[in-house]
Amino acid sequence: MSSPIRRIVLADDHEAIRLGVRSALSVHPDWRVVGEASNGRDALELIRTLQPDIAVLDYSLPMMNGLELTRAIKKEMPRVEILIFTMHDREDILAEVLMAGARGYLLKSDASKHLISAIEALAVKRPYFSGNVSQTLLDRFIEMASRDSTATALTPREREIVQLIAEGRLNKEIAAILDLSIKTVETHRAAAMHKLDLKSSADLVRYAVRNHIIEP
Amino acid sequence: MSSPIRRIVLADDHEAIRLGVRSALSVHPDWRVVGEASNGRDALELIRTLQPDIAVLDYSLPMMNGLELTRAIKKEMPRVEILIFTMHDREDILAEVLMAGARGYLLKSDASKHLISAIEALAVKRPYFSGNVSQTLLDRFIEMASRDSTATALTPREREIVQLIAEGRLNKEIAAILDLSIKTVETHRAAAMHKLDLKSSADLVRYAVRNHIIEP
DNA sequence: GCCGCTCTCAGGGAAAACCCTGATGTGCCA
DNA sequence: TGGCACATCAGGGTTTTCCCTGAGAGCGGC
Repeated sequence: MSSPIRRIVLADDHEAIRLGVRSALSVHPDWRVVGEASNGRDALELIRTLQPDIAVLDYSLPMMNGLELTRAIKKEMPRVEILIFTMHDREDILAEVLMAGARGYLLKSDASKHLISAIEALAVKRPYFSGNVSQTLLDRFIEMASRDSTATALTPREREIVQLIAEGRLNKEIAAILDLSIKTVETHRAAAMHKLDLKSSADLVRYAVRNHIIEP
Repeated sequence: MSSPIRRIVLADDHEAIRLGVRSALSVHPDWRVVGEASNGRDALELIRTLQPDIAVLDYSLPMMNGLELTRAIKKEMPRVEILIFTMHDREDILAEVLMAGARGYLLKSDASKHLISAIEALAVKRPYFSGNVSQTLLDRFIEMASRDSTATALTPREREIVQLIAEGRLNKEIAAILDLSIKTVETHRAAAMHKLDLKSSADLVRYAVRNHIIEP
């Protein structure tokens, strides 16, 4: 009983992580790590060129994060199976990436124990989740998240303004940067804070940090 | 020309990283990874027991971070050479760990290229720094950092108030919580922001997150 | 005992954020 | 073609922050 060759691309900004994954995967005779990238943009290019079976993507990639990258890959090449490899054990991220089309979610802390199982699952088009994240949770998440995704999601303009606020800009500065009236900036700010149920600008900054809109 | 055996302990909360480091070190015949820990407390215990020549420590360890761990190790066992292994390319962290007694500072992104050189350097009691961090910088940092370590450090009261601000409290609320006048709160806030050269409360929140005064 | 640091508080004014309502234009899509 | 989400802007008022100076009390070190 022989399994077909699986071609794998890795994307992670830390060499040490790629080294670890590569060495863990080397135990399997039919798996080939055919390419590595350290940022999302390169990863997309590489995947276009190599057309691998499986892509193992860090969530927090530079240039283009794992989420955006997943969307881009699934849009162009739905055949490619995606395993998100992250240190964040977070439901919001999980929901996002699953809705974007990833079929696996592996915590870095579980890597050496479950990386092999995760790749095996993806190779036969089955989902795989780290630890306590089960299939039933998956269904609930997708349902929940799609139900109120528009309710909680910021519009692009709101997101842009949230970012500038979190970077410490004044409404006046933001108005100048985006060539808007201060009143407009205030409106977007208020709308965003209301949507997200944030009570202070400090809350807003922490939200921006948590959701990788800015770096702390 | 034979070099003596070097006994090494690794501490990192990610298995994937430990795996990577271990495999990178395995190329050297005289190096033995004699122990691994995934948190600071276990690491200290392990180092007490094993008395290795070199400890490779992640900066962001659970239980006891790389900085505290370095201080503890150097206090009890100054003979143990310490390499801080981190993904943060940050001067403040560098200064802290060097003052605590670490002799090496290696970025995870440089791991596969320079890990060997770093261990070699530490084995002969020479400092090692990733990338652009040189010996001259080291001297400047230690001098600088020790010169104005009290100047940039917040007083306990200032720190307490910074925390409350970063948690999204209004001056009025803080005054109520700490049973102070609003004016006093304003004074501490202004003093802290001036000391840290922060220009907006958003900067202050990001500072608090970066320095683990609050969680994002 | 004096010096320096910390913590406390105040006045007063300028600037900014916050909060509310209301309104217009644009583009999408059922 | 009417509804709907989105983006834009305004008036007008309240609250809060920001910024400055000044000052007294306590406390530990030299």
